[in-house]
Amino acid sequence: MVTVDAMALGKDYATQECSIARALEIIGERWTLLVIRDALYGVRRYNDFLVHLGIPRAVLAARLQALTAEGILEKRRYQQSPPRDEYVITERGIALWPALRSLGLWGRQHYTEIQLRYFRHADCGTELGPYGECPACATVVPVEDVLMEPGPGLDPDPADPVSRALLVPRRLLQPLELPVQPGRV
Amino acid sequence: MVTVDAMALGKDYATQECSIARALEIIGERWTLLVIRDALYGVRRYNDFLVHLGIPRAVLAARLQALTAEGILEKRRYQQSPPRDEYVITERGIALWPALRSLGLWGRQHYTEIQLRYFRHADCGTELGPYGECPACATVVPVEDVLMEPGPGLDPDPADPVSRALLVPRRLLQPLELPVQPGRV
DNA sequence: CATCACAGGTTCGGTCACTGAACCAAGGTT
DNA sequence: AACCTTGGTTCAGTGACCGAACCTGTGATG
Repeated sequence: MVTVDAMALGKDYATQECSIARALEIIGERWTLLVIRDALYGVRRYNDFLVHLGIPRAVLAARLQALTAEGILEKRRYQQSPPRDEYVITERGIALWPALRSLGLWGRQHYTEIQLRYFRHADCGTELGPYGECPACATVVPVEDVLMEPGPGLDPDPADPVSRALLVPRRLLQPLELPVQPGRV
Repeated sequence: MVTVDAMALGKDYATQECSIARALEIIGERWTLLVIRDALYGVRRYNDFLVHLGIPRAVLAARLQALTAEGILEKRRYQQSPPRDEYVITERGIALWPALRSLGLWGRQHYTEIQLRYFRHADCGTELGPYGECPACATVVPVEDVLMEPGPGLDPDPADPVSRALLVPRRLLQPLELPVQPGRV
């Protein structure tokens, strides 16, 4: 049992008067930003986060609860029987897209040889600029209009079903619908 | 003694094919982004990082070494006798400015009531837009032309000398020159 | 009805990173 | 000689993270 207090504290940077430090208190723990990334990609279910991230179950449960408490994810019942909840990213979480985009771009430019994913403006197909803008349309592209496509650096035949589902070009935020397991009718 | 191997591994997200995950393996550990933030603010010396961050000495030493190994900071001798080194941010580290800017903006909009710092285009005084651009000049402002000013939310009389020095409006990257200790001539 | 599968957790022991305090060392100053 | 400054290292204690096992509620299967 984790108390609300222990949750609220987390790892704080008490002496820092800085909005970066405030942000890091919320999303700076291990795995947290990857959970948010997956949520932007359309992942919503506990088990999908689990297999896609390879995160320990207890840590995932703690992160989902903390992010829900912070209003970054929203827990929502999507079926009554059996009762099942999904975690949907909120406006506050979506607002982290530019930061994730910047981080990813930095990682690619400095540490990734081959392009792993393309992010395009769904309306015109143009690849996004460094700030998430469309160079052709000269506008900031809303997150739901960002089209994610696999790049040449991505494993074309990954083991887990979530990675496979993310190989199909798709818009951000679009809920991930996993194909029904083989063996079922 | 920390081996180079243990350093290189750190906490990795082995299963993730993602440039965000690659980035987080480098800069995702506790304190790391705040060290880089301070380096962008012009902090260069071990002791200045120490007092400004309130970070344990061992952790600071490990972070400085890791960031130097990653080419984000550069260790440079600034005086021969006694031998003293400073840690200067490199191009690779400066390239993290947009990501830090985005994170800070998110933190301010969602968790900070009052503005703590202003970032302006030094040439014209206009406050930067969300992507580090100058709305007036319609250009992306180079980091060295960003002017940092204290906002109303900042403690006007902080205890540590580094925070005091950062209260003066100053450009990013400009080396922090601490006033000589009182009692010296 | 008993059993199994599945989603979504909780529990637990071991390990590893972070923490704060103490200690150390090279050089300079008084 | 004693002390100060800078930049560390060492060490014991704590807390976060880890993987594996277990649990629970519900529906499906035989």
